[in-house]
Amino acid sequence: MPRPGKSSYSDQKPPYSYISLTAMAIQHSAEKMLPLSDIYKFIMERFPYYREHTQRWQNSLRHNLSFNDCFIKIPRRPDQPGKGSFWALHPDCGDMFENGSFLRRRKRFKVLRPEHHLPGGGAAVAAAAAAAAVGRLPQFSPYGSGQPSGFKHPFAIENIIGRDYKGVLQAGGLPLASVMHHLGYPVPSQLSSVVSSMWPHVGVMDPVAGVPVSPDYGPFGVPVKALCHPPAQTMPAVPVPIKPAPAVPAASAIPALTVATSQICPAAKAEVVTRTPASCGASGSVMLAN
DNA sequence: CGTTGTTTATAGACTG
DNA sequence: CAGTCTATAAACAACG
Repeated sequence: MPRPGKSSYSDQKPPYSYISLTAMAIQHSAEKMLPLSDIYKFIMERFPYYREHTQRWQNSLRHNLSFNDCFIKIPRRPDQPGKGSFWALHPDCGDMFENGSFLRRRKRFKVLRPEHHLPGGGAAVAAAAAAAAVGRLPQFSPYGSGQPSGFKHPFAIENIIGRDYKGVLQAGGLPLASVMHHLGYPVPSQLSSVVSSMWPHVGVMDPVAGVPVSPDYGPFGVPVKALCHPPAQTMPAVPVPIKPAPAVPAASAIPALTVATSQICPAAKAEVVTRTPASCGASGSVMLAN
């Protein structure tokens, strides 16, 4: 941990891991999802340290996105041309940094294999989430209609969300919400408040110095136990306009639809992807942030 | 061709 | 001390 509160981030490495930084960027976006380039931008804007050696840290960051289960890849829709996919956070990764340290997580977040984890209690919720997500996502033309020719990833969103949902859905699971909003569905507004709760400095940070303004935060503006919270409890449900992020312009073009699962488009198909089992290391291992 | 994404490997720091 | 986590490098494929 570098010296607290001494200088700006410009002359030293911020006390955040790439995972933290990436999560920060994603959380800060209106859509709760960002393309890679925007994650870069976010980090470079806020942390001058990362305006140099871009090759190095961006490679690391990409590695983290691919390698860590806490990040999920959401393909672009056909009407959102551009390079690369969107990246969002897995619902369960919210408390990864529960100990207040953004440098090292309590545990690496890993999704569970369905066959290993079929909770009786959460099954219904998970199934609902999966169904909702699956039904909600439209087809992504690059992958064809049903026959994913060039599509190598065996995991669909039901495999991601359905693994261990733990009520995140009710509270407004972020990625699901992201996906939902991504596709033009209204998302619980308190989600946005989670951002300021998780990453308080993101909103209040001095844009120039990159230093948090509030004195309530610890070194580098990192509040202790920042991520351990029931969002709705600590945060007023401040309605945050779900405006289209610059990177996701098409989202606004989509008519808002009801979130009722009964209105799911049956033809729609989830293609949120994660990595292959092989890259999950011990893919069967149960390792959650809790 | 540059960007994006995946994968493997290695080293160092941290944790229990 | 073993296991875990992070950072970094690098090779490679796919894509726009």
